[in-house]
Amino acid sequence: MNATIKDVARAANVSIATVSRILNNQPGYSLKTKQRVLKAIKTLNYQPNAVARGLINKKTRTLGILVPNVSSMFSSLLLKGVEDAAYTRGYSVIMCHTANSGVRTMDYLHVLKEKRVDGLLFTSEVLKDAYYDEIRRMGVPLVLLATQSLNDSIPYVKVDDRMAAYHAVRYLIAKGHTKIGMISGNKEDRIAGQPRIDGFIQALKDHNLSFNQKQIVYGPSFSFDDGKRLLPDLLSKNRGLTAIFAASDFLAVGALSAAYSSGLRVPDDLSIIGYDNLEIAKMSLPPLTTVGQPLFQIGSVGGMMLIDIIEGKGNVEGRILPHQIIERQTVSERSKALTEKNYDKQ
Amino acid sequence: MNATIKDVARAANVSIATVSRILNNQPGYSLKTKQRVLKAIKTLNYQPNAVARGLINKKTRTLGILVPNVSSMFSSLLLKGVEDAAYTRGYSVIMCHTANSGVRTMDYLHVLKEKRVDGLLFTSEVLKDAYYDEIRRMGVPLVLLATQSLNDSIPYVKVDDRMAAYHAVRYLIAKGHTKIGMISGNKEDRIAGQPRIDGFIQALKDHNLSFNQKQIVYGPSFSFDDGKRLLPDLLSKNRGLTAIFAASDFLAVGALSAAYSSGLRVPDDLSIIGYDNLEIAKMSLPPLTTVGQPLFQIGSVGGMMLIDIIEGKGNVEGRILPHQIIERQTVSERSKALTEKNYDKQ
DNA sequence: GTGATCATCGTAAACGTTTACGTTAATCCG
DNA sequence: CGGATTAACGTAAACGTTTACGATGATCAC
Repeated sequence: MNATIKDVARAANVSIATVSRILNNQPGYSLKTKQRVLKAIKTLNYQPNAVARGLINKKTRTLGILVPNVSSMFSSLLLKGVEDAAYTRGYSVIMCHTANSGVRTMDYLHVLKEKRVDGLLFTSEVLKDAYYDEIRRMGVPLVLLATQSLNDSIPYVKVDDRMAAYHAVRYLIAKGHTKIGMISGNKEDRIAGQPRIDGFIQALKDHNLSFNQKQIVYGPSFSFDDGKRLLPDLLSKNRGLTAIFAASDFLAVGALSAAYSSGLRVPDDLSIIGYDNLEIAKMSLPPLTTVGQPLFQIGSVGGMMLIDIIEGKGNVEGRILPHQIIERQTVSERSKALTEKNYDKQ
Repeated sequence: MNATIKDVARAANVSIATVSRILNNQPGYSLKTKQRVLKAIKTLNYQPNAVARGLINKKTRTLGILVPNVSSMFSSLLLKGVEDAAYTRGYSVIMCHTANSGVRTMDYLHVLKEKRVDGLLFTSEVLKDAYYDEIRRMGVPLVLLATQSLNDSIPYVKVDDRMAAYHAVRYLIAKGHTKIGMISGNKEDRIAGQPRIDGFIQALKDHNLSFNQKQIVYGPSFSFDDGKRLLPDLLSKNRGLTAIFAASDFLAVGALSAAYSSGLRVPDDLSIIGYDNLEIAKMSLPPLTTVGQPLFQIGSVGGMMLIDIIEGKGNVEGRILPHQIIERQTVSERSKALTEKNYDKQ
C-alpha cells in the first residue's frame, strides 16, 4: 500500500542505495539525481519506514516513561515536559501507567524492552531493585524524575526536597509564626516524606523554636482527603498553632477545606503553605501560597538529559533544579500583638 | 548484546523456525523440544525483538494519541483511559501533545506514520481536513474522543453535550431557579460551545422561561481566569440571577472565586453548576455540583473500540456515553419565598 | 598517454523475525 | 507389506531499510 524505498528507486531510475543516501544526506550522488529522487519521493508520497530503520540501526528514537498515575496533576506536568523535550529532539514517548503496581511495572519494562526503546524515564516512585535489575538487563540509559535512587549513581532531575521544605518553614517564621505544625503525607515516601519532614524540623531548630513530634501528623498518602482529615487532628493535638506546612498542595487544599468547615479563616486565623504549585494552587479559595517545583522543567530537562546520554553527548550527573516560594493568599503576616492575643485565647 | 532467536535456536539445537513456532504457539513440534527451547529462552533471558516482528507482521501493537494538552485535567483522564485499554489488550501508546498547533499536529502525524502505528486516537479538538487527509493516507483506523466530526462517519466516543447541558439546566430549574445565566467558553468550539448553548436555551424554552441573548456570556476559552472575569460581567448584565450554568468546571471554579471576592455566597446567594466533573470539582470551596462526563471511560471505551477495529472485530459505530449530574454543594433549593425576596431587593 | 584519484553510483549482506514450502521418518490402513 | 497420511522439523525468502564494498567512467597530474 505505502510506497517503499524500492518504489522510489524504480521511479527515479536509481538504486535503493542512492535513495537511502539522499534520505540521510550522505555524499555520493549528483545534484541532478538528487532532484530526480526528491521528485519521485514527493509524487509517491513516500515516507521511510521507521520500523525497518529501527531494525538495522538498532535505534527506535522512542523513549519510555513510567509514571504511577498518568492523570495526576503532578505526573501529567512531568509528562508534558518530557514530551516537549522529545518532540524538539525528534523522539517519541510511550507512556506507561504503573498504577503503583509491581507487576504492571514489570510488564511494562518487558514491553519496552521488546519494543527496543532507546531510553527510560522513571518517575516519582522509588526504584525497586527488581525494576533496576530489569533495566540493567535492557541495557538502555535511565534517568529519574522527581525521585532519586539511594544505592546507585543513576542520573536524576529533581528539587532539593529537604531544602525546599526548609525554605517553606523559614518563610512562615519570617512572617512571624512561631507555632507551626506540619501535615505530612506518607512518612515512608523516600522523597516527599522524610526529606520534607527533616527540612521542617531543621528550620524550627535553626530558629530556636521548640519541636515536638506531635507537631507533625501523617497520612497514608498526600491527597486532598488526607489533608481534610488530618487538619482537625493536628489542631487538636497542638493548641495555638498559627501556621501549617503541608507536604503537598492536595494536603494543603484539603486542610483549607477542613478549615472552612470548622469556621477557621485562612489566612486570618490560620496560615497554610503548600508544596508543588500545581494548577489547583492558584484556583483554591483563597489562592494557595506554596513552594513551587518546576515540574514541567524537571520533565524537559530530564528528557534532554536522557537523549544526550543516548546520543553520547552525556553528562551523566544528577541535577537539582531550583524551587521557589510562590506567594499567594494563604499566609498572613503575624504581628507580635496578634500572637499575644491568640495566646490569651487559650 | 541481547540474545536473538538464533541464539536460542543454537542453544536448543533446533532451527529458528521451530523457536518461532513455539513462541507464537503454533503447532509443529514435540513436547520435548518445546521444553528444551523454553529452557534455552529462560537461560538466555531471550525476549523477542518487537521491531523485527513489526517489520514482517506489519503490526506494531502501538497506538498514537493526539491531545491538545497532555497535562490538562481533562485530557490526562482521557489519556489514562486509553492507556488502560491499551494495556489490557497488549498495546502501547505514544502520546502526542499537539498544543493546538497545526504544524505540530502534522509533524506528529508524519512521525506516527513513519513509526507505523496501528491506529490513531484524536482528542478534544476539531478534526481539520488537512489532518483527516493525512490520516486517510496513512491508512490506519481512527477514533475520535470527546469530539466528533461533521462531514464523515468516523467512529467517536463522547457524551451528548446538548443533552447534558439540557439536564444541567433542567436540574437548576427543578431546584426552583428561574433566572438562570450561562457562562459559555469559546462559542466557536464545535463540541463544548454551541451544543451546550443550545441545550441551555432549549431547557429554558421547554420550561417556559424567557431567554435573552445577554443571559449568556462568552470567553475566549474555558479557563479559570475566564470564569473569574466573566461572572461579574454576566451579573451586571442580568439583575436577579440566582443560578448559573458554567460550560466547564474551570469556568465554574473561576466564577466561584469571583463570587467569593465580591461577597456573594455560594450557594446561598448564587447557585453554580459546572461541567466535566474534574478532580478539582470535589476540592473546590464549596464542592462543585456539576454534570459529570465519564472521561476515563470515554478513553478506555475509545481505546477498546480502536483495537477492535484494528483486529477486525470492529463495530465501527460512534458511541454516546451517559453523563450524570453530580450533586455537591454549589446549588441550593430555591423556595418561592426566597425568590420573591430577591425580587424585592432589586 | 598513462596511472592515479575521485565522484557517482549499484550489489548484496545484514538487522531479527515469520512463514510458505519441502523433507524426513514414523504411523496408519487395508 | 506397501502406499498414503501425518507429525516434526529445517530451509530460505521476505519485510524495508542501511552500509560496506566494488564498479565504472571522468578528471587530473605528469
